[in-house]
Amino acid sequence: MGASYRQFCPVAKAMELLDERWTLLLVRELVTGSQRFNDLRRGLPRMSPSLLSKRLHQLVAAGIVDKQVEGNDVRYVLTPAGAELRQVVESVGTWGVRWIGTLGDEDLDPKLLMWDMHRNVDLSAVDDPPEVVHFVFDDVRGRSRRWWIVIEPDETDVCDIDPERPVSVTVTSGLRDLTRVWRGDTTWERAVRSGALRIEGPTTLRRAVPAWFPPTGLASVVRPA
Amino acid sequence: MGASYRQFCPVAKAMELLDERWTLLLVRELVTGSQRFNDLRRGLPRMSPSLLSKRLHQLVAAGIVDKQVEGNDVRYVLTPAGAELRQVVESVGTWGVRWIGTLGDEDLDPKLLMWDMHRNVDLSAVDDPPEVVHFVFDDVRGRSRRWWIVIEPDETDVCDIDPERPVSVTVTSGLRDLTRVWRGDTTWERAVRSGALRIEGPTTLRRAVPAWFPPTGLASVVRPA
DNA sequence: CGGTATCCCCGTCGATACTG
DNA sequence: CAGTATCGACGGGGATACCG
Repeated sequence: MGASYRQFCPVAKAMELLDERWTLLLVRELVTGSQRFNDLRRGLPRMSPSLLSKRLHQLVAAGIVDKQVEGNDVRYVLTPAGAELRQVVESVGTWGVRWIGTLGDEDLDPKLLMWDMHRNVDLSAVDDPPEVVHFVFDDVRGRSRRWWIVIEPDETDVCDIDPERPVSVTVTSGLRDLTRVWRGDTTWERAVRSGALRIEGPTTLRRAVPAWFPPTGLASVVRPA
Repeated sequence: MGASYRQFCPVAKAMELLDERWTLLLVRELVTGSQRFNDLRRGLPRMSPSLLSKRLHQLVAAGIVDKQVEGNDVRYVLTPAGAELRQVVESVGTWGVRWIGTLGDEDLDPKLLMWDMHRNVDLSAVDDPPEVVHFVFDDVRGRSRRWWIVIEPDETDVCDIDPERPVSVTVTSGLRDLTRVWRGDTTWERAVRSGALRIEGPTTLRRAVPAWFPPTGLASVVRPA
C-alpha cells in the first residue's frame, strides 16, 4: 500500500490506494470486464506479472476486489466498493481524452489496440457471422504488421497469425491512424476520406465495419474547441 | 513527470500525470481556491516545499496551472483544463468518503482540521460578527490543544495562540470526534447528543455554530448502508 | 492457465537548510 | 512571502526466470 498522506480528507485516503502505479489501470480492466489473470495481463502488457499479482492482493485487501476460486477457475471480481470506482475511471478518462490529445509513438501498440478492439465488437451489429477483418498497419514491420479479428456468432478472437479463413474486409492504415479512430479523435469516415485509412471488400461489408467497432464510452466524449 | 504507461488509453495518459504522489491533492487545494505557495503548503503540511515547487512546475508544463506573477504577487491559477479536474477530485473524494471510513490516528491533524474548517466558514450564516469560536481538543496535549477561529464580517482567521478576544462559543471534543463531524461521518447534533462533543456559550450562538461550519460537498455524500 | 521468486537499479521522496 | 539546494535512504517496480 502507498505511504499515508496523514490527512483525514477523503481524497487523500482514496489516493493512498489509487495513486500507486498501475492500480487504476488495473481497475479499468476489471471495470471493462476482464476477470482472469492472463486476460488482465493482456490489457496491461507492460506490467510485470509479479506486480500484477501484488496489486491484485492489495485490491483484495482493500475490499475492492473479490478473488473467486472454483477448482481450477480463478476470477477477480469487483466488489460493490470496486464497482463504484467506475465513476473515477470515467472521470479520469473523460479528462484525459479531452485534454491530452497528443500520443507519443511509444503509446502506440498494435497488440493492445487489437485486444481492445476485439473485445468491444458489437456482435449484434454483425448481420451474417462469421466475418474476418484483416488489419494491416502499413507503417509497422515484422509480426505486428498484420492482424485478424475473427467474429463468430457469439464470440470474437484476435490472431497475429493468418487464421486461413476467408477475409471479409481488409483495413489498411498507419498504426496511429487506426488508434486515433478507435479513441474517437477522428471518425472512420473522416479517416477514410482523408486517405489515412483504407477499407477494402464488398461494399455492404465495407460500410458495415464502423458499426462492428462502435465508439466506446470515452470515444464519444466531446473535445474542447 | 511519471513514467509512461505506453498505452494509448486516455485513462493511462491521464494517470501518467495524476498518479504521482501529492499531485491530485495539490489539485484539490487549487480547486478549493488556494492560489499562493504558502497557502498551498498549509493545506499540504507534510509535503516538502521543494516537492511542492516541482509539482507546480509540472502542472504548469502540463497546461493545468497558470503561474501569474504581478510584481511580488505570485498566484497559481487553474487553467480550463485544470478546472475540469474538479470532476476527478470529486469522484475520488466521493468514493473515498463512502468506502474508506476508517481513519488512523496518524490521519488526524488539528492544525489541518482548523485550516480546512476556517476557510469554509459560511460568512452569510454569521448574523452578528465578529464571533470567536474556541476549540479545545481534550485528548491533545501541548500547543495543538487549543485553537481559535475568529470570524470577521468579511474574513476568517485561525490562531493557535489566544487572540485575547471575547470568546463567543467553546467547542470541546476529541480530535477524532470533530474530524468526523467535519467529514460528515456524523452530524453536530449526533455528536453533541452522544456526549462526544460539547458546545458551550449563549443558547442562540450554540445553536448557530453548525450553520457557521456547513457541510462541504463531500460531507453530504450518502454513505453505503 | 495462474501465478511466485529473485534481484538490483534507479528515481522519488523526505528532511533540512538556506536564499532573494 | 516564495521558493531553491543538497543529500541520502529506501523501496517501488522492471526484468526475467521459474513452479504447480
